[in-house]
Amino acid sequence: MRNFSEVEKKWQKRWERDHLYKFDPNSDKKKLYCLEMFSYPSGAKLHMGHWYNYGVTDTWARFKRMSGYNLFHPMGFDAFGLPAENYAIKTGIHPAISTDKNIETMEKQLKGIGGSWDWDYEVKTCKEDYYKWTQWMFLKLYEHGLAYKKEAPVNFCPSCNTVLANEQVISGACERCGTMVVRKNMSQWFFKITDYAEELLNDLDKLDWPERTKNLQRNWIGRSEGAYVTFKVVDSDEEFTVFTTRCDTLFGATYCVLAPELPLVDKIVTDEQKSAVEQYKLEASRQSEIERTSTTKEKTGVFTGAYAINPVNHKKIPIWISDYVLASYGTGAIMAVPAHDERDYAFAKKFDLDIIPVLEGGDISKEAYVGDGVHINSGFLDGLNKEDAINKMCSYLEENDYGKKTVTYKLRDWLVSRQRYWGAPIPIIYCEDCGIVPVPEEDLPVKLPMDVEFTPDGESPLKKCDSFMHCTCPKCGKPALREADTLDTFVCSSWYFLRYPDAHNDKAPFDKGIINKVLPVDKYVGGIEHACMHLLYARFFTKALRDMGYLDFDEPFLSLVHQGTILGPDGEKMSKSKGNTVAPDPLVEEYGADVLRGYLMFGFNYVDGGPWTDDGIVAINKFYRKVERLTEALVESEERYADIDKVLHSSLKVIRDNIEKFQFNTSMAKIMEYTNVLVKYEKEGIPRYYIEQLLLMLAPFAPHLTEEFWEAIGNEYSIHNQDYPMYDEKYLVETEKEIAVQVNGKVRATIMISVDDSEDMIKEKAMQPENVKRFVEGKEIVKVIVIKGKIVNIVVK
RNA sequence: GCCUGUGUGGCGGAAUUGGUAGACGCGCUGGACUCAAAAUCCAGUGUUAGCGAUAACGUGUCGGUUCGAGUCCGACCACAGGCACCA
Repeated sequence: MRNFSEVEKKWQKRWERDHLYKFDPNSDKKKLYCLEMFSYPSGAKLHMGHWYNYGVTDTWARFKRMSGYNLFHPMGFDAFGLPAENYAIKTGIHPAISTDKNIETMEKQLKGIGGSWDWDYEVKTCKEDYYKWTQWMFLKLYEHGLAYKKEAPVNFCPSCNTVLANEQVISGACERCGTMVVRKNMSQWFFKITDYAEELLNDLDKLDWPERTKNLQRNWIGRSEGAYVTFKVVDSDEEFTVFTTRCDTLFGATYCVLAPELPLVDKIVTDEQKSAVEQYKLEASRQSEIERTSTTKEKTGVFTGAYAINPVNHKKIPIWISDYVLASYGTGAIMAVPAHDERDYAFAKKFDLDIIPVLEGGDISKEAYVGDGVHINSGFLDGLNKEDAINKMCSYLEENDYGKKTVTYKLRDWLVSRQRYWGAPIPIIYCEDCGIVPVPEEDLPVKLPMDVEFTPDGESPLKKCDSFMHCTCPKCGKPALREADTLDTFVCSSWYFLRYPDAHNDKAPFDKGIINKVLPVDKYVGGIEHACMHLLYARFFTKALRDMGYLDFDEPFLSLVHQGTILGPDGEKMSKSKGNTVAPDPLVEEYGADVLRGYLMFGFNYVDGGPWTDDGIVAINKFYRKVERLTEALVESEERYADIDKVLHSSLKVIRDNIEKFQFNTSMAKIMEYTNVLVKYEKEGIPRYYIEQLLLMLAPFAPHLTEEFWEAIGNEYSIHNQDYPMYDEKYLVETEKEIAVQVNGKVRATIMISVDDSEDMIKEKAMQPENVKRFVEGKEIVKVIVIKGKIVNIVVK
């Protein structure tokens, strides 16, 4: 019995020395880009989640490699980010130093998994040779009008001391630390992802992604079809536009509501209402986002004193302000149709505003009627259904210049400024005379200075670093100041998959020819938590770069898989505070990396995950010991056994199909079935061929051990350069088969049938078993259903 | 409130997409080997009844379609995740 753990170290060294998994960009084989989401080099070691992601995906990659693909399988580190900086604040250790150290540790651990990564393409986002090109990306987006700076109310995390993108705010709290975010007006850099909203939404249909994930993105993009309707303010030159999805209900619009922070409010408010409006605006601004958007909150609002003209019936309707209208969505103004909208209804009831039904149905004296119905009280729309009414109203609005059809999105532009140190500096210079000046490309990278103070006070440490801040304007040569903020780390990870194939290019972020050949990523595997962040940003980057002419494909990740979560033995999410974590390292030491990987594949449905059990890993250890034993039962014999052949080939078919679908548990089950057949011949000796087939089919699952056994039975290095075994159809055709006989849908017996049995013959056979006779006797046979090769059902009365 | 998932033995999980529910593994029971134990091997193992052949019941609940439903349809329950005054 070998020590698995030691065997593995031996082969890891050998593979590294020989560059066994070297990617050949000039190979004639079909390329396959398999990518796991790269990881953040935190101080903690690799956890079970990393193993589950990287170990299991590697088996898929190895299978494809043995199936004749030219595998591109790189690995790297998402190395900028807050934790390293927070660590520096606590310990004084510079992020550059702690990050390097962590990367070194993680590299060692990753190599301990025994993955088929080609480390020559490794990428570390915190290194100058990478972030130089991240800055280049910023410049290109700026050049093409996709990066802009604006003063806006932004989400600020008081604990992380930085602003956050919308996507990083999870129900009002910071995605990272859980602190409630506050609204702040700040001048910040944005990427215009909204320009791509429509394409980002539509192209989802083309992708082989989990439906769940596509839905999350669809939801996040939040497309809404409707119309703009413009209302004139009475006795004023002012007008305002509302967005509505139901312009057909315009005859029922009895008042309008503006978001309190809308500038228009100040222009139209009457003298009598001024103080009430000011008071309300103040109260609204004091509320947190959470309080304000609480659905249970009672409606509040104030009349502005001003009136608008309903463009369809020219009625004078009051203009109110209320915090239930959001400045950030649509136009920040709505027309209220209280008869058919619950919120408007509640508001109208509270403030005693008119409620006019324009759809038939419901009882509006009790509640808003939100169902469908034929139009009433609606002039030229009367009698029409919803669809026709919307179309007619849209035409009417457009003809009379009162409004037009439109589409809005919930998606906001991506805020990329961060008031932190450990990130890529934004390559912008502020000059008193020239204003915003982008750093010239040839001056990149804007280097992150090493000598800074890490004091968390809401301002970028860079701002206090004089040597960094002071520069000369590239345009006029006068003294100028640098942008002190750094880029959101999601910017770094939005293009790393493009850098991998050309990782050492120092003339450009990547060569167009090279990445057009290697990209898109064929299989991308990682957590679902990135659905509306990384996965959306990366798609945006790809499309933007395509439009700028730097690449020729539309989507970065053709096929996506999310691994599930490995929970603690108690069924709860693993966490240090709960004390239910299971560390991979001691298990690797005790059982070996292949055994751990094997359990992760066999014990769970990959996309579900589930609770860890120690017994499970013991089972895989037992199984691999059995394989080890069987290799010792090898005999040099040309003999073939029909029962082994049958299981071998039928198993291979299932194994191949299932690995393809990331169903590693059932694949392994089939390998076990094959192994169980071999065990029957252990005593008399197992012909070489059968042992070789076992090792080959197992090679992607247990790369080290199969390599060891492959050598031990006298074969040439390396098993991983062999072809994955193929099944032979001829063993799959069954001449005889056992099928079930049902009487009235209940199984009563089984019979053996032969492939050339006629239907009549099968019917006859089905009547033979005693137990079938018992249930048929004395009854009338209504019909007999024969499904060839599957089942016979005798229906009696 | 809305959207998306999930629900199968003591446990992890299978089920060719409408055709023998519970593959494979863990655990458990009995046996072989052993002075004994571990390891290994063999047999059994959904529940209930029966010595047994076998029968009844059984995939969250209730109903439906069908010769036949874990799978399809309708209503509901529970759990998980996402969105949430989005006009």
